[in-house]
Amino acid sequence: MDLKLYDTLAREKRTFVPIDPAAVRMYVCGPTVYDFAHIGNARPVIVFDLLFRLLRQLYGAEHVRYVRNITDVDDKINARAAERGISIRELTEKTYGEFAADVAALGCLPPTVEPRATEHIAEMTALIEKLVAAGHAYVEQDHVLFGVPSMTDYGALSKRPLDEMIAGARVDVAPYKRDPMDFVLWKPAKPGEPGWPSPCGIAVPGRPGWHIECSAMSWKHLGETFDIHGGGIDLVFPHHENEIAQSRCAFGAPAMANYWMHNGFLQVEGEKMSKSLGNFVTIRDVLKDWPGDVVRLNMLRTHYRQPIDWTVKGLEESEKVLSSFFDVASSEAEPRPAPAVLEALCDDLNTPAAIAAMHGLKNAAGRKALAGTLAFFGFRREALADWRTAHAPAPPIPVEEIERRIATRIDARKAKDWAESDRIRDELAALGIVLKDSKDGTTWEVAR
RNA sequence: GGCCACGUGGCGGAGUGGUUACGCAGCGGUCUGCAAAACCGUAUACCCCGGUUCAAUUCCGGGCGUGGCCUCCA
Repeated sequence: MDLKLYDTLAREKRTFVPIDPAAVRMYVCGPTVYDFAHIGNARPVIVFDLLFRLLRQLYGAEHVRYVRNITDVDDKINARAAERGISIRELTEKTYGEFAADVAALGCLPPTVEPRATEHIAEMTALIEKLVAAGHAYVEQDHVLFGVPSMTDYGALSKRPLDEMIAGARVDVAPYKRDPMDFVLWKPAKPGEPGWPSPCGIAVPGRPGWHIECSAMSWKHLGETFDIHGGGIDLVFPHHENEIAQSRCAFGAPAMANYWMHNGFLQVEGEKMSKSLGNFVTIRDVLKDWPGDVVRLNMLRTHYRQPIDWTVKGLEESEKVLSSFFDVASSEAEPRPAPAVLEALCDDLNTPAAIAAMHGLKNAAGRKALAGTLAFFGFRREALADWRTAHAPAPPIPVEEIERRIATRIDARKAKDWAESDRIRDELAALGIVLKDSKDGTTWEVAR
């Protein structure tokens, strides 16, 4: 079955052909570890986890290499560490641990490699030396800058013609830039900032610019050209554009990655998420109220390139849908997802269509296929059940009292005293306890 | 201001140049002492204005609305 992926560079869906089917390679921009990740950060993590799973299904688990970096050198990190009076390393390690736990709760597999920027300084400086040697970068006032005009087709990914950008540049241009569009590859470390020996004969210690780390780490772990590069749509410009410039110019390669994939943005209850609006939602906040698998399904109910509005109503619906799946899925699962689901996912990761196909499996004939599909998606029955147990609301009166009243009601029903039976049921309902009569007896649960 | 997306039934959300998406809610039914749950069935849609076409929600142009980028934010 052909896999089709929407390529931002080509602006169309293209049939996926890996460079080497025995070693499919994907790079996704990961978190800057200075604070809890928010729900918007969770979108690419979940989306590309699903793509990772799909690629493993199509090419074999041992034939897919997924790299997601950890940015542990950054202005925000420095500022936060100083603010809390802890070391940078302490902050980044703690934050990474929190991120890893959040992501695991969302049902995501660990990537094959999670490289840290600070452990790839040597690759970065090597890349910078290459760029200077090739005439694509220059040294000025202890900075190394990438000379954008040296790359004739700069701007292809974001479809920004060079001349228009220069005309539109309104910000103050740093004095060490030869061209307003030039961007920093390396800069001197200020006192108190982390620094490393600089490249290109610069005497003072320095630190990398933002974009160079991804070029360095993808090179180290995936090679000069690889298959898929992913991230949020907001990274198209300038981050990915600059990554392309660095990598292609350093290696003289026609492409950095053959497929560029970008997930759409997320809003919260119809509004842009921001700290000033007070609707800034961390993954951790959401996991307090909802099982990770519900959060995962809620994210996947919308196609990854569409904007998504994150709402409580949506989460409620997702919980109902996921529960309905597990209610009918058999405990014995097929080892692979259902063909109709796979077909939907192969069409540029069409998760809404895949979920629709899963609804079609909610019958006796589809129970094993549904179980296999849920497992493929990363949904875990036990995780959902465990969360429910841990978060079950406590009944307002003792369990023995509830059971005593139910016993009384059963006697009343045996005597066909419906008035008394309904009175007891109504009383419990008023306390938030819902009764269900079946042939096997009466069960109860606390309404959410 | 420049560039780029998106606008589908009460809600969420796919897709398509002419024929059912799917789900949630609602409604009707089966079951039940009556309910709940479960199961079966079911109405409602394609932002506005032009154009292309035998035919447009689907293609093209314009408008309006929402969002993103252009300021190291997924």
